[in-house]
Amino acid sequence: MDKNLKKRETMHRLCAKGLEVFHEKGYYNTNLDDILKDLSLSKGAFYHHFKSKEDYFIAIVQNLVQQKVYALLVEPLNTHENPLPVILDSIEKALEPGRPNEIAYGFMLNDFITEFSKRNEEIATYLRDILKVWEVNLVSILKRGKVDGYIARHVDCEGAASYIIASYLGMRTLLAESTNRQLKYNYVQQLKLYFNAIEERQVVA
Amino acid sequence: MDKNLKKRETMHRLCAKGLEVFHEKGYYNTNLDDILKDLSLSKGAFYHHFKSKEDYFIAIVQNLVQQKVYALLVEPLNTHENPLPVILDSIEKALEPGRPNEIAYGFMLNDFITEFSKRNEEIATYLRDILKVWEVNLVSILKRGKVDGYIARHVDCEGAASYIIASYLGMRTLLAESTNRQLKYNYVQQLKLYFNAIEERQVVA
DNA sequence: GCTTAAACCGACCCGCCGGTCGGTTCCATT
DNA sequence: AATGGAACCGACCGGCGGGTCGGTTTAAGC
Repeated sequence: MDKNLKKRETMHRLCAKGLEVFHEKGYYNTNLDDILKDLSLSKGAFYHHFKSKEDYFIAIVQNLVQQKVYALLVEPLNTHENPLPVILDSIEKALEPGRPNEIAYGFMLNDFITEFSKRNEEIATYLRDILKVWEVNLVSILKRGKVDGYIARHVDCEGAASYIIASYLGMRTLLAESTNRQLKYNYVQQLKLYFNAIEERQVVA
Repeated sequence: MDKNLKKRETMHRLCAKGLEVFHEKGYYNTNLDDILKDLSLSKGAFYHHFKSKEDYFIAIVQNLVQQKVYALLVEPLNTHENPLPVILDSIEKALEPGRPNEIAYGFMLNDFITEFSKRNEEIATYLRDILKVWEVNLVSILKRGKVDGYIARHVDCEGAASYIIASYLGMRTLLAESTNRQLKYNYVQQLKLYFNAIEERQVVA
């Protein structure tokens, strides 16, 4: 059963490198040869494992992007603490690439969604669904925060969730290629100010 | 001098239609024939007026996009009133297409910058410069607001400006193709809450 | 060690689209 | 009416890149 291992190994290498290159240069601006050359693989090898470039990308999204976004931005919300610091912390961590040159997974969503919105509605939907999961989890933790007396009663949780997501996505356009640490820091500071505005003044001890 | 008029007329028609189609389908996903067919013009006519597709797009950006963004988001800031309502109002107006199906000019910046960041750094720079002008004007009106006692002293004006821009740009990704009126309304509401957080509590009468 | 199928190779195909170019039409000027 | 140049036409070119396909290598099973 060494063959089976080889297959998984090759597909994994393809996906990892694909994510890297697609993220760096965009999907439509990347040609398969660029990736295959890097991995010393041939067209034949590629089409043995994937039906098409599109199929390949969907596999990458489902196996890598989705998992990482959930791990960084959704799972941390599964707690009963004060929601606002939890959200802030998850976003801060998501913005901070752990190892040097690691990819900020949240950011690539903005790029890919923008790219596919005009080109391929099917893939755009896959990507938007990932955001949607983040959104419903944000809404639900915010609502619980209201019940628990952490968040002001007047706050519209759906509105707040989209607003948080929007600002997070928009940062990508501003950061662009420059890994501007200052900008990231500023963003988190302003988000804190916004959180001040929606938190319950008299915390129910 | 009828020839001169004809030239301007044709170039104007090309730019207007180009903006419409590029915005709808993206620059790289639009081929010139799509545009030329709509206008009943030929390749020859096009290359008589523009050096290249790229040259054409730059003309569109400078003649249409830049002008509109400045008119909607920069010029309104040139006032001595309380900055926060002024900013809010300009953004609200910019989000609201006047005539039905008119383009929200701010939004296209996010799309175009994302598209060109990975493909053509020269054009990306043109586009980012437009944002930059908005940013410096935001910073300056915020700083004046601080002096005039409208904005809390602790506020980082540069940070606030990028944060406002980020949230505005990020909305595009969420709105995508659906002209979701509710989402726009929610966004403005949350922006108001953020503005509450940065305004001076004791307004100097 | 032979068979068989999976894994892989790489030359080739072909549609798409930006750009070219030799020509035609229109119109201001004389 | 003749001229010349601007505006425009549209068939064609050529590179690029996704996808194909016949062939070769590798290794599991017997």
